[in-house]
Amino acid sequence: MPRMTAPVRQEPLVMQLCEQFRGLIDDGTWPIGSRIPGENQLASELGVSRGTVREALRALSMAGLLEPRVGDGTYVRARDELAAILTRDQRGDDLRHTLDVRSVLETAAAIRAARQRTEEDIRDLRRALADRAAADAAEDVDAYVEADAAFHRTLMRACGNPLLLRLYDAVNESMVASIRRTTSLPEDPQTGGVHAALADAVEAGDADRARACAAELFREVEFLSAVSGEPS
Amino acid sequence: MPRMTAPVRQEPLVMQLCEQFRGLIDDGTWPIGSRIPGENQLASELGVSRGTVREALRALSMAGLLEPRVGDGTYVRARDELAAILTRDQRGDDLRHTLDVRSVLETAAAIRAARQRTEEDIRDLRRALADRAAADAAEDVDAYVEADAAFHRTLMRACGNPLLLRLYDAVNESMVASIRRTTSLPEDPQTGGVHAALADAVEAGDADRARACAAELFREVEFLSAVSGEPS
DNA sequence: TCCATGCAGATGTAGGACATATGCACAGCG
DNA sequence: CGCTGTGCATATGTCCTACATCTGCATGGA
Repeated sequence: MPRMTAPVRQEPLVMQLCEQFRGLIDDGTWPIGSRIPGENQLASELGVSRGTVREALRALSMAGLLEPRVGDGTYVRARDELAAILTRDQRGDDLRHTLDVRSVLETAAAIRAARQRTEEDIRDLRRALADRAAADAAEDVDAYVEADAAFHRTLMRACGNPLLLRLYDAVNESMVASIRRTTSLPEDPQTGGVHAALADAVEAGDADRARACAAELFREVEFLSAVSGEPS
Repeated sequence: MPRMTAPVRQEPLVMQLCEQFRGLIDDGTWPIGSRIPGENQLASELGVSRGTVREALRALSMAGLLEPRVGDGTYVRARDELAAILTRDQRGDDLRHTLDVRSVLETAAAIRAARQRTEEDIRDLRRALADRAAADAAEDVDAYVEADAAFHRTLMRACGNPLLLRLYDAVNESMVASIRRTTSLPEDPQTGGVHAALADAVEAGDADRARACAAELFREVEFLSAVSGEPS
């Protein structure tokens, strides 16, 4: 026996392409909303047939990450698979349910973050809080929404459960549009205070107070949503 | 202008095929583990080209619902997309995180179920509880696991938030294997009591007690998991 | 300035061909 | 009789070509 050939079970080309494309979407090389190169171009550049490229692109399209438009091209639609699925299956009055789930996840994260946050978590939390206040003062809606999202996501990261963070990202992304639409500045003065109190509770390791703050935060949000979003 | 042709924007064939195949998987026509008809057969029966069928099958494969095997055929792997994604991305020590998320979702559901359960929910809950006890008494592990799952799922359904139920199903299915593996009968006598107490609290509309029962339930589960699953 | 037209290029679909891997039946051997 | 190796039928994987259909955009005319 001269030499054993590699017994490796190499993944099909289509799967490799999928991974590669997914990576390009995830690292921002193909930003959300942008048009990716055409199928023929991708095929010739990658040295594979158009059919293979199409299968990979179709898979990502069905997953909700891409959106092909006949006669135009293929565009990037989302970065996270879970979010894409939730967005696609979203029905009419789901916004309240989505918000409810978000509050569940974030309240749970607040408790866990208070118990095991690191110094780095605290620092990130403080910075996001400062950015948030600055954007509020400047009445910069985009910056405010971004800083607010960063604050909440930092909290989710600090809870130490990656699955919880993943679900939160998915749920959150599926309602990001309505968040931006319903945001108006300046914010209720009390809201900023509750955010700060939540950060304090997490820093102090006070799980009960962290939970109470998170619940209070969402009681306000729910109230605002009920007032502005219920035409009946 | 004699007559306007239909201005409908009909979905691409591939998407239609995907929906159809997904339906066949979902309604059990293509059971989990079974081998579906070959690409050529599907193509000729459906009157489309093999490439089109392949794109649809590939999309479902990437979604985790199907698993193609070269030289053999294509097999059904899972029924739910979310579960497939979570299962696929699952890393080593995620079981604890998964269990943690499950407890979060179920505790939240217990609170909401206590507030707005219907008479039908109560009846289903009682029936699942009885099945559970009967299976425990008969030491029938399969029936016990099934009845226990039915009890918890009924609780999730009673909470009135379909998104919460959906996430629960996904998270739960991704750990169903380890559940069956670690289950042994007869159960801890206290566990059955807590289940009954949870049903009582929900029926009485006592959200606080329902939350406490759910938390207690998962404290036990977590303890058992920590004892049996931590070799270090 | 505005609109209709036509073109170039994109995705959608069809059909064929060959490569490669697997399951299984069958024949050959111990 | 049992085991094993071989070969065939068939499955998916990949490539190729061709054409249909749709869209964005430039171009040119009212």
